[in-house]
Amino acid sequence: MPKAKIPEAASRDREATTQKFIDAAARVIARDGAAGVGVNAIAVEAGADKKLIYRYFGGLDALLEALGAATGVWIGDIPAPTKGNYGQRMLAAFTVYAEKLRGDPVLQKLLAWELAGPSGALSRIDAARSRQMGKMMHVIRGDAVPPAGVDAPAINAIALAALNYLVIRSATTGGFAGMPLKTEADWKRVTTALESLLTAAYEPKA
Amino acid sequence: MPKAKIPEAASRDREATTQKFIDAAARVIARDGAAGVGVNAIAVEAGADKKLIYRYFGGLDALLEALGAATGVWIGDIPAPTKGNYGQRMLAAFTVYAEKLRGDPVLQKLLAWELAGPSGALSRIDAARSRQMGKMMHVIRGDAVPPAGVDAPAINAIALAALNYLVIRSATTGGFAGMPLKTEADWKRVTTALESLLTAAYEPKA
DNA sequence: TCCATTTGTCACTGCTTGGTGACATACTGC
DNA sequence: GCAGTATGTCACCAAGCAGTGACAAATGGA
Repeated sequence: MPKAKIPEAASRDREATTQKFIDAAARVIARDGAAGVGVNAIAVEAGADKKLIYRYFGGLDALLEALGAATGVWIGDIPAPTKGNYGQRMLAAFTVYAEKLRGDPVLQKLLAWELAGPSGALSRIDAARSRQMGKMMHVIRGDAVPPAGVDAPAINAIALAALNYLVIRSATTGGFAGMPLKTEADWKRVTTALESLLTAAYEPKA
Repeated sequence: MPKAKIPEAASRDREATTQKFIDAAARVIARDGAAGVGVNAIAVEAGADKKLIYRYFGGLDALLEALGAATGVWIGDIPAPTKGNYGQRMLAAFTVYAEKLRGDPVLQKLLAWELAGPSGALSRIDAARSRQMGKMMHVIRGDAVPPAGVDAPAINAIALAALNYLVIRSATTGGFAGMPLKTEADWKRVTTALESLLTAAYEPKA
């Protein structure tokens, strides 16, 4: 009769273990939301000892920071359109952004988490994401310029804010303000409405 | 020498005590955010015994539900405009809504909290708020109708979503996507941009 | 006046949490 | 071979948590 306790070899590979923690953190967040996050839960999910979180990352904050750094919409994810005027390029980028965000539950949770309050590690990640977003806008914009008299930063902020909020609500409530947000058709309505808003706002003055 | 321990009479008034708990919960949420919420913290803040939370409310969830029911933007808070077309009325209502939301940190925290995930009590409150919002839209709308071919629910959802998100971000980050959201002038930019978006989208087709 | 009920207080349990020290085991250079 | 170090395991601590039972004090009705 062999021993019942099988230590299962225990990979003994620092790099792989750190990655296991990051993946586990993502799973925990995706499953239990921000509330369930903690060293104990993540260690159990990773199948490793929580002590290693402190040894390899320095603490939970740094682990979450690593997760945040690996999660997001980055330059390259969104192909920079080279055709069309300013409004059309922005709209194209926003559509792709919404698509990607909609398929990434972990990113959604992180986004929602950041809204709950400034929590050390997350806010640094958020700052990084903000900078990245700014760069992206710059790349997407290219040589196109918004029509005169239009407050492009404000309008873009409104569009992105609406997308962020609606995607999160879609995941939690499945709708917002009487607008259902479940099916693909629902989202088609949203993007169509956004398109009509942006094209109207960004069309050159007659 | 009188006793150092002054029991301070202890009001012995159930109604007043329950109210003390609700107020204390609001203060805790406003101060520490969702993370700091708990029976112990609220009881200390209220200056009453946590046991009474269980006796009078049945538990923390019910207390938060009572708080949520008392916190929100309700019919009557927003004067129903009687002039103007559909788009103008909506815009007027949204502006008032944003103003009120911006001045209510507790409501902001509850809003952000609801985004973090379905958490029992809060979600029921959220449902109530949703219904209320629908009613409000109906009252505001009055006899005005949106122009044909315009998906009003989608557009209104986008506008409200953007406002919710930007107000929350204003409180936590002080800005979003390169758009500062601190001063009154910043918000003027937002409302102006929203106005241009909505009037363009809702103006009758030529 | 006496008794039942309500309101408030306190001490306590059992549990989970973040965090650490002590140890076992495997790897690596000499 | 041997020593030193990196990796992983475990037991444990102090602190905070939600929740409860037992009790004291005030209230109000008979």
